[in-house]
Amino acid sequence: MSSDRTRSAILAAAERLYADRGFGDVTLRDIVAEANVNLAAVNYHFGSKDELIAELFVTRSLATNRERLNALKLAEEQGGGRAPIDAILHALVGPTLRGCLGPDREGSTAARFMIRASIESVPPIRRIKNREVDHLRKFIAAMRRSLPGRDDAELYWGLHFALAMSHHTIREKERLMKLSEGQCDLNDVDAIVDRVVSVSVMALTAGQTPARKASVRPAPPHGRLTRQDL
Amino acid sequence: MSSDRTRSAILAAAERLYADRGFGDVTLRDIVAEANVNLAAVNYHFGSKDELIAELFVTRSLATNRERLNALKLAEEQGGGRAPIDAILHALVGPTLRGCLGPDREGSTAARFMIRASIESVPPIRRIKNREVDHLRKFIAAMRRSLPGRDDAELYWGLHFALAMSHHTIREKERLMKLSEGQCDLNDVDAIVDRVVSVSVMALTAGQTPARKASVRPAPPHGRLTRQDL
DNA sequence: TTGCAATTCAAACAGTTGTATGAAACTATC
DNA sequence: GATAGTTTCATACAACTGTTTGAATTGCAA
Repeated sequence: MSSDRTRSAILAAAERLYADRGFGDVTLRDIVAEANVNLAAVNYHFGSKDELIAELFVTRSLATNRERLNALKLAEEQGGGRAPIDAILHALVGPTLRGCLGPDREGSTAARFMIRASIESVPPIRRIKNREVDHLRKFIAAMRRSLPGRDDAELYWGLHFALAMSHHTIREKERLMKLSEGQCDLNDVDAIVDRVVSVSVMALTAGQTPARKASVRPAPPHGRLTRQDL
Repeated sequence: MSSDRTRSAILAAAERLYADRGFGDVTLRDIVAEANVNLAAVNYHFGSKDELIAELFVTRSLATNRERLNALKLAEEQGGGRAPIDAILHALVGPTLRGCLGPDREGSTAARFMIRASIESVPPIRRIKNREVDHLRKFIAAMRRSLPGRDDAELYWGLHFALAMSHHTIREKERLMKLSEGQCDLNDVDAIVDRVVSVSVMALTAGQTPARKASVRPAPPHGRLTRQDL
């Protein structure tokens, strides 16, 4: 069908333009010009501008969520149903950070689009993000299995802070580079992931006795950086 | 002058409407209707819509920055020119968190406006935020004095994460409450500040030997919560 | 009171936006 | 090759936006 060509041309052009210039000042006319299609094609294929944006965002975030859950599942299988806390946090923040940062991703339209979506927060995207709670609950459940002694509130705060650090790093990437005058290496994504995870683990395990801590979080797997390695 | 009455009526109405409904769907006509003034008054008194928004935001964030610097100065004076790291972080995140969260602030227009400004990120506000770097450098300098052994990059990351946690808590307050089903107490602002500070301190002092750690951060002042207290 | 400046006002302007329309072009099936 | 269904197209629409204009009004000083 020729219809698919138009549809995907619109999607590609829209993602590119939104990534470059933000949602605020990209109009449907900009998009159809970039895609070399007719203005009416957007409403024909997507119904409305908001539904176009929603489709773009859903596609990308479904991919991230899938990646997250796969990593979580793998970690739990390896741990016999009880994944180490740092592996859980890795599964949570790794895909997002790897998707949005890193030198090779500099030219990636998808990555820059997701950064925009994280910064600007336009209505159709906000609506989708609000449904993300169920997804996060799966990580809370895994954390509960991993740290059975902790209060639930502590787990929520730990997950909250992990997301805070990763999202804020994506969102304020430029400012951190400017502030630190290049001393913070924003290209070494693995190091950033490890850093976020290790701080989150500290937040989650603070106040536990070392003995208990050791029993709950037996050993750092996959050679990930932990507090002792810093 | 009657001109001041109009000016401040516009400011008050704008802040209220932006706080309630966001920048996205509040027009100048909404504002002048709420303020009971003529449409042209906005451009007469402020020049443009963006300058109105900028004035609102500058006023509020200048107040926060003043509060921050006062707290920092006080902490450094008390420490003889070298403030304890947790006092520095308190000075950094305390004013923002106290300004935007808390039960008594629920009805505060200013607080809700600043939350909006944190969530939506509209051009005039973004421009102002980008000039905030100089302000943050003062905190980096204080942190360098407080933790003379640490790499600068570590200090930048620590400050970055502290801001990440406080801003994300403000921004995602509702979602955290929904996710945790009320188990995270978003009304106890002091506890939140302490929590953010203590995690930031852990991030900044991780990897240091306990001996060194103790010498650098001698004692928890003002009865603030530290890691051991959690 | 007179005069002058500052302020307010109703009205219009100029531009942009997302969406709808109905005819035209295309595609595939019979 | 006629037909039915899908897709494209140029164009118009209707609404809304921030801003400007020029006259009316107000407040204050001389």
